[in-house]
Amino acid sequence: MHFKSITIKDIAKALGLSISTVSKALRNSYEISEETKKMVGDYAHSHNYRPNPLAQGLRKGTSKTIGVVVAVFDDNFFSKVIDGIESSSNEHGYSVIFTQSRESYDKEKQNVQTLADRSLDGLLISLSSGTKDLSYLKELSNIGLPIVLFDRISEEINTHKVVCNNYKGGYEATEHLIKNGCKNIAHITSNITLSYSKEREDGYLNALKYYSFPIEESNIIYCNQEDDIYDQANNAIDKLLNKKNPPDAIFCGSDVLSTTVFRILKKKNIRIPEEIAIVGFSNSASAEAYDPSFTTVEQPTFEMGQKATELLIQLMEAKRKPLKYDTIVLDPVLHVRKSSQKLEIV
Amino acid sequence: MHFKSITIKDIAKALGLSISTVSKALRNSYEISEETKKMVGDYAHSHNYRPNPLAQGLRKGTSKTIGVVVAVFDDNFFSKVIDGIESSSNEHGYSVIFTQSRESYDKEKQNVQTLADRSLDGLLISLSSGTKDLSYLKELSNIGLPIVLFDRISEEINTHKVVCNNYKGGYEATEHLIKNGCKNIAHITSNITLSYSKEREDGYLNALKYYSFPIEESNIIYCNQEDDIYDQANNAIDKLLNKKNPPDAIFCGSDVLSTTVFRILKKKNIRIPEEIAIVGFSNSASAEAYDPSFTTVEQPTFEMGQKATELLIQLMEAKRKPLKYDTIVLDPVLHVRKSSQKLEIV
DNA sequence: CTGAAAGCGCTAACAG
DNA sequence: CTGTTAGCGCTTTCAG
Repeated sequence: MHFKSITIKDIAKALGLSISTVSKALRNSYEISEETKKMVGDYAHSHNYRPNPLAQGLRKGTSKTIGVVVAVFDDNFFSKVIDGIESSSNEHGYSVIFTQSRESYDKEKQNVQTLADRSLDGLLISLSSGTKDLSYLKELSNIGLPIVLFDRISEEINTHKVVCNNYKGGYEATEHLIKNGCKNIAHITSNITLSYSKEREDGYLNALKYYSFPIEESNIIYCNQEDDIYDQANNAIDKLLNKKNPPDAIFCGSDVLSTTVFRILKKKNIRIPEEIAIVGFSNSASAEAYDPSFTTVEQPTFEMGQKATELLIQLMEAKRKPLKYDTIVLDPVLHVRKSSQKLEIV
Repeated sequence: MHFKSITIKDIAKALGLSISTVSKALRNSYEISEETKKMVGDYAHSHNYRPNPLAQGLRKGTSKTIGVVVAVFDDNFFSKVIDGIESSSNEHGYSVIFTQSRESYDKEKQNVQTLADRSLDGLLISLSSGTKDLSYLKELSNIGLPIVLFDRISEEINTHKVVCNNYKGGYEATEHLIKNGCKNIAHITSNITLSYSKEREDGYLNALKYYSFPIEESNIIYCNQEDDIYDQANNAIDKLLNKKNPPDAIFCGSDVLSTTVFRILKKKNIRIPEEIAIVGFSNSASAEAYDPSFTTVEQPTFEMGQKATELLIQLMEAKRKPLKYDTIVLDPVLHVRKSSQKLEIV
């Protein structure tokens, strides 16, 4: 059982025309008379004709489809990037197929394969935290599949990229904590394999350096996003609290980690910001509903999705490979709320 | 510029075989010698051959693709339903295309059209709150496209459906508030056009009735999900607070509304649950991080996605239309937390 | 066991 | 202005 709609052939037969005439009439070719066009158009419309995209794709060698791989849909960050992607693709007449890697390298690879199998015109991907070997992507790129990386990128693959200024976000978050009287700032972040982790950490380190704060290695803890995030965060916090000189502030380097760490601190009845101040990298809409309201570094998500899509479309519609590839860097915004305000506000 | 991989024809030429022999060898036909199969298989593998799905689809009249329309990706409820859909589809070898209607009837219609244009094998849809006229869906259903509705369903269209027991959720939420000493329970919910609104409201009404509480029409307020949800919720709360006898509890009938109402109450410095107790219909993971922790009715989202997908696959793979269509009803779970506990816990 | 040929629905030379 | 034809990559009779 399969659903079928009327074909160009049916129209031709019904109207006593040739298939190609109908095809041309439908595509509004200059070589078809207005009369015929109208006749064909009317018939097609009233019979609810829709061109078979498979046939069109097969013929034209293009599917007008973009494939997208993100880590997870259920995420404040990615969901908004997706909105940006959708908005921009629809505008340009592209359909989008979304898949999630769930931070697994295998699933990511499989997803890309599935997408490539559907013969798409281009790929938008944010690497999973489990990803190390990019050869499968490079191969696809080499045989000509246009690819744009966003958020979690890699040096290994040479193409357009869109990222947030993670360094700046990390620097500003840390500087903000310093200016609010924090003396011993810890950093909980995700796998160092993720491109942004290193950058955010660098921002954190340089802010400490600039304000002549000592740098303690034991204050930086990496969490493996592939494993249970709650356990990971919980261990990280325990480790920090059990230090001889436990931190009085934490800067969290990823969205999930931020909300998770926050939740755990509350569960442990640690007073925020009095005992521990906290700043997170997060796009959570409910950050301000938290108690206390959660100071966050917010990324320009929607814009990131749009930009990535635009670059991809540019790539797909170009006649030849571009001379050079761009990496677009978007600025994050620090939203100061209560969770980081250690000093009394008078 | 388009990306191409090697075709069956290339293999045939390279190996000095005919196209059909290669095709059969690849599909492991019994009429091909083991020797040839091995040769073809090896060549295909080493040259990274992947069948062109467009051609396969065109030929076989099937695309092994499921289209999905939800209201929004960025939603605690839908994101998990999507996980369920993905899991189940992958298991059965189907690709999935996701789109969001953003609660707009026009966008929903357009999405379905886009999806249908990609000649998919089946459609999974949760109606937008703006949807009233279902004729476009009925048409597709009539020409044979398998469709399964979930969460936001409609009587108008005769097919498999998967929903939550919304009546039960509404009843239990209300009953719980009553048992916790609330005397005047309001209900803020979404458009009455959504199938679940009516059911949750009925649960609310019947619980009041059962416990001999008076029913006040002014205690029930509908919010239009298409418009700005914050404004809508804000107006609703203002209306309730300005009553002669303002409520001492609110039962929220949808996920977005729940978290939004909660946020607004806090912003207005209304003490929860002392002044107003609140129970929401929500799948938010951070419900317990709220202050006070948020009592919620949680829906079996993942399962809903799975079930819907299974029913759809069943429909797609059936030789003929089923004799009758099922409506599967899944039970929600009430998570009692602090936001609803008006009575002192001793 | 292997091959030739038709056809899925559509587009695009090329003729007329 | 309209029609004929070939072909996109693949599967599937039907012949050999």
